[in-house]
Amino acid sequence: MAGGRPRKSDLNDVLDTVMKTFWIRGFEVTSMNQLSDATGMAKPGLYKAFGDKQALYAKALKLYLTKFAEPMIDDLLNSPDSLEPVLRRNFERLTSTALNKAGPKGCFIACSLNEYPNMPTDLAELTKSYNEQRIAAYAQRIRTAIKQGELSADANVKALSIYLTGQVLAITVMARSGTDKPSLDRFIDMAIQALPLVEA
Amino acid sequence: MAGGRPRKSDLNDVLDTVMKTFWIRGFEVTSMNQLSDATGMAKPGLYKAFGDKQALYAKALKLYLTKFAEPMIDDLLNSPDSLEPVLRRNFERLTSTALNKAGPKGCFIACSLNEYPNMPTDLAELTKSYNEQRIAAYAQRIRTAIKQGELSADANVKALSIYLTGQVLAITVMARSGTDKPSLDRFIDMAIQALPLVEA
DNA sequence: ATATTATTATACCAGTTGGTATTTAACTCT
DNA sequence: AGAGTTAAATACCAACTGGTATAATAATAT
Repeated sequence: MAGGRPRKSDLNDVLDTVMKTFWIRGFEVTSMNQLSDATGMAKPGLYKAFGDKQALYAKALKLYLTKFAEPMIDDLLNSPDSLEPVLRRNFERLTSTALNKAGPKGCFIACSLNEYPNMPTDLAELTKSYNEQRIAAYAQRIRTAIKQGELSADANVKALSIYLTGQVLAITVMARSGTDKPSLDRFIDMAIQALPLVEA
Repeated sequence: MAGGRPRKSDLNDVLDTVMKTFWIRGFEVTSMNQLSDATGMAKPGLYKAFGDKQALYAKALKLYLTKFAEPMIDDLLNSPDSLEPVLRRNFERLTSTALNKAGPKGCFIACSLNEYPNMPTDLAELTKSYNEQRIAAYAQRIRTAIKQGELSADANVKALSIYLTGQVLAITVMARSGTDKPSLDRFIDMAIQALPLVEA
């Protein structure tokens, strides 16, 4: 049937670059021209392939979800390790990004949540729903931990899950604003100490 | 000698409105035209009175410091109450803003820190230094608490002060993104539980 | 070869950005 | 009543914003 001029660049690579750019800079302050420069794909191509800026951002956020957030949630829910090391690993994935000098830092969903009041409502709600997915995942892991006797039986599941998500937000802001790795590590220690862990 | 046409609006009021606008929206996404509309002061007047956008933001941030941050620090350091109620009051000042539907939410310094990678270096460093002032204040209060036996003697002052500041960042992001007040209250409970408080 | 299809590159649109020059209005002092 | 001083209002600047129309290019199918 067809043919057509071949693509200059792989759309997956393009979206990956878009994701990183939005992740570093944010929705409003990243211009389509910057994305065009960063990806090497001319603006009309971006619009044709992904839709308008809002749709492009939604696709970038979705890519983050599948590429970063879901693997973290998967480890959280399915690792055989006990709660404490699982959470520590979870948080350390975020703090390790603090070392990538020029790259994106912390959690993209958290970065996006920071823009909540400035974003188109659709994107704000999308971001919030992704964040609530994470809260739900923490809640589920906490329930398991209670059943397995790792957490005290009267632990408040909802409060704990919001608490842990809050720590993700805090780590993200700190990492983005140049807090050094040792400080972040100590922060994780403190954050985990708050849990009503049952001594083994 | 002089005289001149009288000011239409009080500069303190203008700067107060500027502060709130930047606090709600942020540095990059707030335009000088918006500030002009919000304050009722024409753009050239803003430039004449406060300098360029960057200088205006610095003055707005400074106003937040004197009007909100320093009173909180003052209460933190000088209140006769013990550590736990002082900290609770400290955090609750932030969560109470979550109810102001249209107004600014959380801590302006925390909001500003979110923009760290997108800001002119000067403003980013200024914001960071204000945040470090808060860390130092927490550290001082923690040292006092240790001396007075409210906190266990082997508490890590630096880790705790960064931890508490992190909670401010978390509360700010959550309040800005529409987390309801009860959830924020439970978050505060959890955050305070993490402290190695000595039972009375 | 030619028609078809799809992607590229260039140029462009109206609206907005941070910032300013210019004119006009409102006050005080002599 | 001026003269001097300060602020206000309007209009403007080049650069950039999100988004698009147009034309050139590179492949395939007949």
